[in-house]
Amino acid sequence: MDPTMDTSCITIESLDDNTPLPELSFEDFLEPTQDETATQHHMEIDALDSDEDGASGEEHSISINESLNTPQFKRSVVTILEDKRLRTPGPAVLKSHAIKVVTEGAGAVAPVKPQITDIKILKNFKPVSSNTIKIGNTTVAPTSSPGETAKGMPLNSLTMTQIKTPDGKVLYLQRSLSAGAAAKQPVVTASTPTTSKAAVTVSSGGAVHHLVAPAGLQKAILSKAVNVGSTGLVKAAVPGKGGTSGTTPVTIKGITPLAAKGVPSSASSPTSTPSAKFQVVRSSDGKIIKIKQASSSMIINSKATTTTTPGAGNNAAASALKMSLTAGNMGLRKSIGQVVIKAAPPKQAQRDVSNTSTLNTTTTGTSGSSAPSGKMLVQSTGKQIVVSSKNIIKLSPKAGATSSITNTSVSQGSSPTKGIHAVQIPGKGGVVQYVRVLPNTKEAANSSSTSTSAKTSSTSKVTFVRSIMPANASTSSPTNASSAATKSQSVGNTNKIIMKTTGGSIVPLPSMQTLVSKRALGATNTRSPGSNSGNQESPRKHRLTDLNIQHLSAGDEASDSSEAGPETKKPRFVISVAQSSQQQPQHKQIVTRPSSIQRVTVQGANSNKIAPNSAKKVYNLVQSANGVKYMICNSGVPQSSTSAMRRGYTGYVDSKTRRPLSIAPMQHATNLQALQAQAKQRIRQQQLQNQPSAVQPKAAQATGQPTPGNASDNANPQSAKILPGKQLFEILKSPPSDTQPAADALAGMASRRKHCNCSKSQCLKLYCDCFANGEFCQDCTCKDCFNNLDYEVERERAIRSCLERNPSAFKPKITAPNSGDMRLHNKGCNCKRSGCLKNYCECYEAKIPCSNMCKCVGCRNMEDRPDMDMDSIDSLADGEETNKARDDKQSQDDSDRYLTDDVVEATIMCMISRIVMHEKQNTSIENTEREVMEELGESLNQIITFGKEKGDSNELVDSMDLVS
DNA sequence: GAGTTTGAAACT
DNA sequence: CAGTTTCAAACTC
Repeated sequence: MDPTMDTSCITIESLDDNTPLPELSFEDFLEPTQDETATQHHMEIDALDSDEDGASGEEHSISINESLNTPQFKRSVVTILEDKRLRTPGPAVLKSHAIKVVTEGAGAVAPVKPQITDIKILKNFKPVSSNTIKIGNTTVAPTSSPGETAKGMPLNSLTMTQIKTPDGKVLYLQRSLSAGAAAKQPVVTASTPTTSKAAVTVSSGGAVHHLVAPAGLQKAILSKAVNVGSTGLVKAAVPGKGGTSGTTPVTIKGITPLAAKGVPSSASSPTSTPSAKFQVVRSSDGKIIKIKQASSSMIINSKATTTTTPGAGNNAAASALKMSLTAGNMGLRKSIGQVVIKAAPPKQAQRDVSNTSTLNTTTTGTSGSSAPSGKMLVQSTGKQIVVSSKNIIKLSPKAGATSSITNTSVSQGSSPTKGIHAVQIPGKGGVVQYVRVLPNTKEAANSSSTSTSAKTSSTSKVTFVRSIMPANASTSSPTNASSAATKSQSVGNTNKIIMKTTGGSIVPLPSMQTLVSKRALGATNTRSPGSNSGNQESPRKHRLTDLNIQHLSAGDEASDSSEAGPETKKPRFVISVAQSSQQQPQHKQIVTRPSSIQRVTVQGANSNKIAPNSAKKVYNLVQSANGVKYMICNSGVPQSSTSAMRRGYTGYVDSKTRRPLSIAPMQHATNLQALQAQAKQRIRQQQLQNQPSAVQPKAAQATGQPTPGNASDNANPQSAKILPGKQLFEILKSPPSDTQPAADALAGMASRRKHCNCSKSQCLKLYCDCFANGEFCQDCTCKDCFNNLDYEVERERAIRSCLERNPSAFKPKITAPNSGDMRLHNKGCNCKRSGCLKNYCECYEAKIPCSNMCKCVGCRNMEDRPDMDMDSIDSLADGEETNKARDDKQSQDDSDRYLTDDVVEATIMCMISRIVMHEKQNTSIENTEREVMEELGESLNQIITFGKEKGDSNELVDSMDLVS
């Protein structure tokens, strides 16, 4: 509805998602034909300045402003590569104000071979208010700008502003008329009010580039590329960082590339003007950044003007893509490779119906090509991630206010054309997430409900997955809500990429085993339901963007495969996302995972309402082409508190039973009981129900239907027919309260519990828990940390070194030889003085009894007392002298203790692990289901066995019955 | 928070 | 492989 929305958003998309991008042909562009490169000049183009009409490509006086917005960028020249795609007749998608810049003049620039550079996304992105457009050194004032009009020349009935570059090239700025546009903030002073969008076209030598910058745009920064000011500014900026490094970023603010048909004129009519695509950007240093838009669009931050209600799809539509980043900028950093953004066929988009409509329109324009290889660009709060199609990225939006969700939906709707969906979460940062999904033909939109998107989907490739918050969305607008609800889950359908909100942690998984192997019965859920982890992850050292960037560079083309590194190297990407504040616990969104990806989402449902923190946890297991596996989880988990995962216990978390460490024990205890009870119920229900039917269909959830009762949701019989796989999936996930523990547990597995404090190892030795667990340090207090993406090389080297010393260095230390066996420390401990009753002992810490593998002296960590808490143990240690075989005493009071929520959680985790594995293997649903049940049976056997040993079997038996 | 203890990891 | 050193977490005060 609100046009404003549109304005706020900035997106750059290639109109044609489908059409394979001609790889950046930016040749023409700015190539620094040396002239330009040399330029440190700023060109200011004001209407006034430009005396001559550009039609012919006349030169205009150029004023140099270095000072203009980006002094630092002086050198960088902004070049706009030609968009070869322009020709694509696609209907102009962009409704938002667009600015087209047409460069004329020496059109014949020797085509330069574009270098591919990575794109880096900068965090801070401030919307630029100024109307002026700055390109590189050149600043262009909008013709419309009062008083300056003189230079504007009409092209194709469009008013053009001429800009003359120092080298004598003439640039024309043309405003296209966009119907909708009256952006809140007219971009460059749009001369014609009518056009909401000011389009600037730059054509050189007949090549036309269209950039659309909606007013009020925010900046997108492409390192080494071009910066476009939201207000129509295009500037080339040189990043402060690497001065020479060539990372001079160019930022483009608020520019949306239009897929132009080649002719600038097209801009005038939105429809006529195909959205220009931004294919290549060249930085002053002559590097070219390629953005493959084939289908994908680039989005450059948009501010979240979420205000629009989902209902108003129209407006949203108008603004093609809206990125609402409240504050954040998007920076594209290029590590090495190109950044390619592909759009995947849109399937989902459903979130906002209204949006969908818009989407459709846009998509239609873009429709056409299906991007074969997709790479995705994901943006979230200022962070962008590029992912090769192979990779999966999951964003779980932080639970933000529900409203945000709605907004997000809207944004998506608008953007759909581009295949990129933006989701904005009102929450703190007004995080916006963009997701583009490659078309995954295989999975049709699972989202049944999402039908709305269907149209678009055909063409659109981008899928936006919104995790978590489904419920909230509804809140914003009822209408939407329904759709949203359905959609939210649906989103997942074919998308390969899942995005999460910021705050994720990335964890490379050394191997699947990590997940699978870890069956920590004892896994504890550190968090109390009430307290979710929160969000705090944001502070993490590594940002998704960074991660993304690297991927891009490495993988851009083929795969993200990073170089060689050992497995570990590839892994990279576990992203844990913080929970969205708003999200509703209930929703479990599952996104259809690409074959390669497996994902489990768990949502803590308990507090159904808005627990701001209610975290939803999503766990994705991703396998790279190399076979490297990554686990991605949104960590809702409060890592900080969680108990220690000691080194070597990758993924295995058990903290609780032994010690309720950090977490407030009190709450924890209560919660545990409740959770336990819920878990039991769940199990019963599941069993009772036909498994197939019994399981709640995630689909349903996916569809967005929130389970009625959060807490209760155990079985939603509603859709009886869910794929078995899904059922299991959901079951595991969905149980609101129940799941939480599981989620926590998972989170614990996935996310590390503690933050290291390494000072001398640079976090590149196994001393470092983070490193040992295959994680990057985040939010740690370590010194001189190299365990991050900034030191990927060193890190890889260290990993290799560790693997050389011990090929199993990154494998879980604690595993169960057989599914039904007790977990054991593979290597055994070597304690001498602690009696294996302190956390110094790895066995003890993992809550497993010492085994014959251990070489400990004076061991007191007997099997019979795994449950004991430290206090008990300590007391025993004082007085006891038992030896490993001891037995004993249990009162029936303890009967429950064996089937604690931890145990339940662990069981669930194990089941989930099975699912994940099978998904990864593309195992049939039936098999998966069977495996899962087997897992359950095994777990129960263990529990029972243990209980029997203790003499307490009653409860266990009951549970068994249930299970059976 | 500083200092001590502990045992795994790393090194010889 | 054994012994020693290094390291960071666990623990104590």
